[in-house]
Amino acid sequence: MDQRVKKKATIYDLSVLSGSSPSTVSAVLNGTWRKRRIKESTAQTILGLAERHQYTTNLQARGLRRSRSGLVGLMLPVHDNRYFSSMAQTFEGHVRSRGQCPVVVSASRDPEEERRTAETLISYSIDQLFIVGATDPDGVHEVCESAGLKHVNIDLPGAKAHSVISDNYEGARMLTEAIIHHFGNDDPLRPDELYLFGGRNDHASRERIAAFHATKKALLGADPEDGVQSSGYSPDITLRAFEVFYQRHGKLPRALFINSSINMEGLLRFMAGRPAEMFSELVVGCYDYDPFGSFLPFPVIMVRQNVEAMIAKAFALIDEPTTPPQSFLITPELIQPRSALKGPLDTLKDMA
Amino acid sequence: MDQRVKKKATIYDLSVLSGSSPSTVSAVLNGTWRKRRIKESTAQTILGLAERHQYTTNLQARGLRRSRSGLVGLMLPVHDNRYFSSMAQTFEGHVRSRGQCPVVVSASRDPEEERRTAETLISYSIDQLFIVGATDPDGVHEVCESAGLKHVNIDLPGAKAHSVISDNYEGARMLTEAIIHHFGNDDPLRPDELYLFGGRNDHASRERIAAFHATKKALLGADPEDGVQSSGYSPDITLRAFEVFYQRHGKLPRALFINSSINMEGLLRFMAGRPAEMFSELVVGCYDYDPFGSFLPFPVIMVRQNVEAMIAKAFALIDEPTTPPQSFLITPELIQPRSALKGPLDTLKDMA
DNA sequence: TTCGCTTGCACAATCGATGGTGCAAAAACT
DNA sequence: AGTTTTTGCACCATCGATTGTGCAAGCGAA
Repeated sequence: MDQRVKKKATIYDLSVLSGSSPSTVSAVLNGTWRKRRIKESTAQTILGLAERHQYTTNLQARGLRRSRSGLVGLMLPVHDNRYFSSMAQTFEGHVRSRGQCPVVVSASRDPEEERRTAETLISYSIDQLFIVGATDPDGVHEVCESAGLKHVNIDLPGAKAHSVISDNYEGARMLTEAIIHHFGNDDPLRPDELYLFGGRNDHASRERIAAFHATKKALLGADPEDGVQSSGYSPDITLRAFEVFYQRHGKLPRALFINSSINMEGLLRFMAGRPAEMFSELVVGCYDYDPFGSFLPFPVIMVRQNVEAMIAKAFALIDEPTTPPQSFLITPELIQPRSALKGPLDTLKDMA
Repeated sequence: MDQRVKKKATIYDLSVLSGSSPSTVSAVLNGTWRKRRIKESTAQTILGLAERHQYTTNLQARGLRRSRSGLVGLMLPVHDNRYFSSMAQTFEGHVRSRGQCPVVVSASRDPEEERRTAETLISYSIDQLFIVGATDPDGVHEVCESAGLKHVNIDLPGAKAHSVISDNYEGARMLTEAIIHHFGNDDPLRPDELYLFGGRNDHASRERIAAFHATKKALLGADPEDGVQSSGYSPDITLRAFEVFYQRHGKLPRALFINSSINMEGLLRFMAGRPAEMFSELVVGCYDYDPFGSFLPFPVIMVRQNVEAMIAKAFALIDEPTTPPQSFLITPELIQPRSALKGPLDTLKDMA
């Protein structure tokens, strides 16, 4: 009657109340009761009691017995970023629609942490793991593999499991081209006026840098050696790279290829405190899309990865039989300056 | 020997291998072995075996037995937003440092979904729940309460559990004041030139709107009735609000108070496709901080909620004995235009 | 009446870890 | 040597749900 302080009801409680055995109660509550030839009326009685006593399944117990949990994991490098958080948002929608429970965690781009995180999730018997932007996908793979856990790589490819990745080469090619074409013919960009900032030694960066070099060479005829300033995935390191560059050259390049929105924040930090006019002639290409970034006071051409397509493909792959691991390229989209695109939030209902 | 295909080792396996009983193995592995007076050498043997066989605790089994799981929940309205995703990032840090596992989920600002989500998490015996920006905090409270789950509200207050909220009144007062003061004395703002867009009928919006009205009246002497355009938490509804306004008045107001970065995206959508000059005189105050938003081509004064302080306070509160529920105000910070602040990501290590 | 089939459900083992309790063997003490 | 104390560990019930199996009652047919 009064469930104010009471502990949660179990199938045993309902068993006593209904006069049926625990196994019958269990069958009724998990929907397998027809298969077990339970009488309709018995089922109704039990369902009624369950309702009245606010029964909810103890999912840890179920998980223990079934050795899976209904949890689906998403491992991100970080949360605090439009790209990854929109992954999380999209992922959640997919998982929910399958009646499972999403678990989103971040692993800070640290191989050790990635491994540990995967292990923790495995200890909870998660059913599947989506690995986004892992620094060491194959390390995580080992962990998953030896636990028999299905997993997919997203954004950075692993050698040992299916991967869904953005077509970084093509994206960077389009972006570099767009930057160069943004300058008219009367005052065309020179090879030494376009620099790339950000990135480190991961697959995505390498592809992008390769495309950057190739496209520069193709369109501008030359490509000086020092055109790339690796600065990891850290705003502050990128900031320092800009400061160093500025000190050396007395100015910024006319055009920048910036490897990600995180590096772009490094540019913002450089801008802070310096006069806006210093940046009025700047043209930037950024390999990431952020709606606010798109409206900065100078032209920012962005690349939007197709998050929806990537997640959808990842879900399609993870259920597939284990064919040899393959990489699937998803072509990103070039976004012109001053574009405000819809995101996963737009599917949510809201009132005025 | 070969653990390629093998199922995970359990304490029973180690029990056989070591010649000790399962309970001894358990005690050794969970660290209670000194209390149970297990010989040092026995412990070492077992730990060695555990290492060799890559033993990891089945946390579902442990959770079932202990009726808690080591999971700590964070329920967000949405992921895809700097404010909430930086909450997630900060929250993760705290939970990790306590040796527990963070579970971040979103509930789409839907009371029904919020309730269901809480129930699901409870079914996994999570240890604590942090409820951020819930539409119906008290509904979620009921659910938690009847399961004996510790919980705290963040960002939107509930009547029945402790709450940590931003001081919305003070924040909006500061912001409104800053907007007004941004205009010099030679061409001061008139009362009918400052509008508020966004927000709906929740505690935060009400406070902000109240402060907006009061501050306008105090500083500008008057405050026309129609100065507030509620448009929920949706970019598109906000966009429509701007379109309607523009159609009616033939222009935008000189100054805007925008209720959140999500509404700000509505402004971006309005800007897209219209000439940049249309916005060159605009002054905007936005109740949220986004680094890119801070560098738009017009002055954007922002309010940064003190996420770190809020989360820290929430953790402090959740462990406390159940005193009568209280609300704790955390004062937000006014951010001048063109500021690129550090965030939770800056604590992560990264290389160059 | 008897055999055989269906219906409807109960029984009991199991998933893996935990922790209270009990009890031999070793050590310490008289 | 006999008694008490300490050490070191095993035993077993338990957490809540799942699921393979078994079996009695009911029913129809022969």
